[in-house]
Amino acid sequence: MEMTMKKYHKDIDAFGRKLKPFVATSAEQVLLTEFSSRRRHMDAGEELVSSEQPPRFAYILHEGWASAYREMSNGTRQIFDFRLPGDFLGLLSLVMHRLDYNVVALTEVVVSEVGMDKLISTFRQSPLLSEAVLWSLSRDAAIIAEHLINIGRRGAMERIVHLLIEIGYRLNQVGQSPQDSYECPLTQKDLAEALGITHVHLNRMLRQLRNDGLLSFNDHMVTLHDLPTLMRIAEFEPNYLQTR
Amino acid sequence: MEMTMKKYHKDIDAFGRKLKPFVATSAEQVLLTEFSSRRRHMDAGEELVSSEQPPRFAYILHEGWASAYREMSNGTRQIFDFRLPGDFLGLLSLVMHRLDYNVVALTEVVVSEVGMDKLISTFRQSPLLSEAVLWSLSRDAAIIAEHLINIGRRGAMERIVHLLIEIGYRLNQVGQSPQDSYECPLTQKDLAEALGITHVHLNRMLRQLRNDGLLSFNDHMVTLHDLPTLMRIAEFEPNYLQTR
DNA sequence: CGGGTGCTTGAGCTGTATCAACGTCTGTGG
DNA sequence: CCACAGACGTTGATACAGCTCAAGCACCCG
Repeated sequence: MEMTMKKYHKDIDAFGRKLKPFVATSAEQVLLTEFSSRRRHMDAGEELVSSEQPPRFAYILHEGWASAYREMSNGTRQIFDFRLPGDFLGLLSLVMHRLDYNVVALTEVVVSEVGMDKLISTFRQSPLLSEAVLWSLSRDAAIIAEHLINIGRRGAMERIVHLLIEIGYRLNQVGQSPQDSYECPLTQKDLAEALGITHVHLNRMLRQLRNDGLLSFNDHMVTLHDLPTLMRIAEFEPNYLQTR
Repeated sequence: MEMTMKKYHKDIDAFGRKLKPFVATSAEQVLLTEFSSRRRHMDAGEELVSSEQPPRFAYILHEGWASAYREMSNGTRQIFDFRLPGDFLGLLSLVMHRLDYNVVALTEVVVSEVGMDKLISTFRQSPLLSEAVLWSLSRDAAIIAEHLINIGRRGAMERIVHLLIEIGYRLNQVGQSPQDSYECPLTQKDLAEALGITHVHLNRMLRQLRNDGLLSFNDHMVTLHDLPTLMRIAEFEPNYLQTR
């Protein structure tokens, strides 16, 4: 289980990089760049997908972070994924029409809107790009399944480690950072809400990880000091994050 | 949030019923029946999808139950979904190629094999059926997300109730049973492994539910005695299970 | 009958939650 | 430029949901 530590080029578009394997002809290239048009900036805290109204668009996240979560009736939240540059936002909602979950920008973001019409016409025009959409959805599902396993079968410590490794890995895949160190806009509360533990307990576990010299999360910076050991602790297996 | 209590017709094919909204032309009808050909019987306990070797097929589950799970290195398992008649098995694995999860038959099952070639050719021949596949995958992802929320944010009791309602609802959708009572081949261990609790604790919670007259699970039969109350307890919201 | 599989119950333990307080930083308005 | 409010992080004390270990029971099937 080695991780190919790609050099990263933050200048290259994350989305284009992720779907490159699905571009064979120039027609596909054109379609794909159309996907990336209609760019919009949004501020941290803005809702991109809301359970209130039926979704009008999916989005491609070019820059910034977002989180996809369910709001529970008692006011707590379960975040089921952090969405990173190159990822689709709300694709599931667009296909399923009415789902009780929200996507909110965690930082300033740059996105482009993708309407259902564009999606449909892509399906008619390019089987290869249809596959790309299918693959994106599958990868997202695999990520969510992994989070389910994380919460269902691992202790708090291992969960934390697993998620922080995953994020580093994903960022590295789209050329945003090295694997073992990245800027991380999450608060401890965000992280705790993704991991199914309280922020108080998270804080204690983070202290221990820091004391053991394994990992630090300070000042919006995650550093994985001993990646091999951490990967062993969390049983991290990146198959589910494979690119095509 | 009312549940339309459809009368059920176990004679009608579950898969055909589920994808009926995606059949407009007779050409699509033909393609869809092709999907359902190549039927095979398999025994309880047989592995349909294994993390060991790369997947050769996805399957359509016509009859019987299966479970999709991850096996952890310490020997425990996390089941992330029970697969019911009409569902695809291993679609995710087929698209993603190498995933660490297994699908095993829980009862005798009748399935039909679907190869990647068939899937690809469908994408070229019918945008509508491509959409159907996309939708199936999305629905499965939504189910997994709901299970994530279940485990992450609900107590043991509510989890149990939520899952048992969900299964009844899904069975009813494909004409296998009424919503509030169904034959259930799961052992308490299976259920516990899906819910992220021990079978010992599950057993105690089931006893309490039985004593309270809310729900019983005896002799492979689930009966939801007071569905409205149960739905309130579990905050069950069936949006994620919508049919097209 | 004997052994396996699944169910049930008990006793004691522990990981994580809850409640509460305090510290630190940052941005804002007087 | 200071004062203050509001987020966020940190720490302590205590409670409890769910776990572990262990044993007994009831089938069913060979």
